[in-house]
Amino acid sequence: MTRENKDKVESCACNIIREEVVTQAKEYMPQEEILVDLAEFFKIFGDSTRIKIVSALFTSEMCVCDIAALLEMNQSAISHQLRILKQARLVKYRREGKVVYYSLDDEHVQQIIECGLAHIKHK
Amino acid sequence: MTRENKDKVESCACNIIREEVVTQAKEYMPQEEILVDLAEFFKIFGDSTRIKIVSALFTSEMCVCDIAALLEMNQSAISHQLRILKQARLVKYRREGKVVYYSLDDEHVQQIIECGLAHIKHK
DNA sequence: ACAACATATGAGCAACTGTTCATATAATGT
DNA sequence: ACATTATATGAACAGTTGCTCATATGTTGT
Repeated sequence: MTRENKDKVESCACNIIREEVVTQAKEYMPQEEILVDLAEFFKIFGDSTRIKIVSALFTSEMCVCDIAALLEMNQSAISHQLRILKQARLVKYRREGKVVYYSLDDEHVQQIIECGLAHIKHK
Repeated sequence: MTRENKDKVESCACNIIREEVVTQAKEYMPQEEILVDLAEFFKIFGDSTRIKIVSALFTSEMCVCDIAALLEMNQSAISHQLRILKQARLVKYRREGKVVYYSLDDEHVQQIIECGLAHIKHK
């Protein structure tokens, strides 16, 4: 028995098997907050409605009604999702009278989508 | 009034404002199934525990216990998440006696994480 | 001021998700 | 065979999510 129980982390019932690997990983990992933000960011893309909206906006800016028609969903659902995309700063909007046009607001979005597509098509 | 009601899509109460934009987007968008798969793929990264696991595995392969200790979570939670990552083919494992070592199983993972990090740090 | 229309938003609900707990499975050493 | 240890897994539960419905807000034309 090479390790005492006092060394194990409270919330895990197991003993650490290779401590140097754990401490090394702890050192090199981005800090907690960044990883939480990162998950929060990917969560935005983790819904097919939002992916479709973003995907549609690659072609052109569009108003809420047009997106709703395109995706065959009701206006309210689209509006709710656009709010989430707006809060995440992935889309921006401009008002023209009664109509609100949405468009992409991030140079990384296309890159990330394509990155994801590369994975999908590969496996 | 330029458009008849019969042209509007059933599930949207609004009229289509710019039909050519809608049909063009419909044409250029990846097909439904691919976008659904893509959302499914990003959903995997949309959880901080899974992001942390993946991030930890960048440094080295690790066993379940070590990951649990590193993240200060219990073994069961990690095991459940590893199953999801395994099913998504993002991690692979090898058994060595009682211990199961997990490691990354996709060349795109690092690229996607870094893509996300670029966005996080920029805004 | 009012009707018409595009969009936004709160409440409610059904479905989904992530964790915990208890327990099962698998491998090892005695 | 049995105890020990590492991992996996099913059930249960709380929290979250995405949609719908009803309604509010904002803009335009009359």
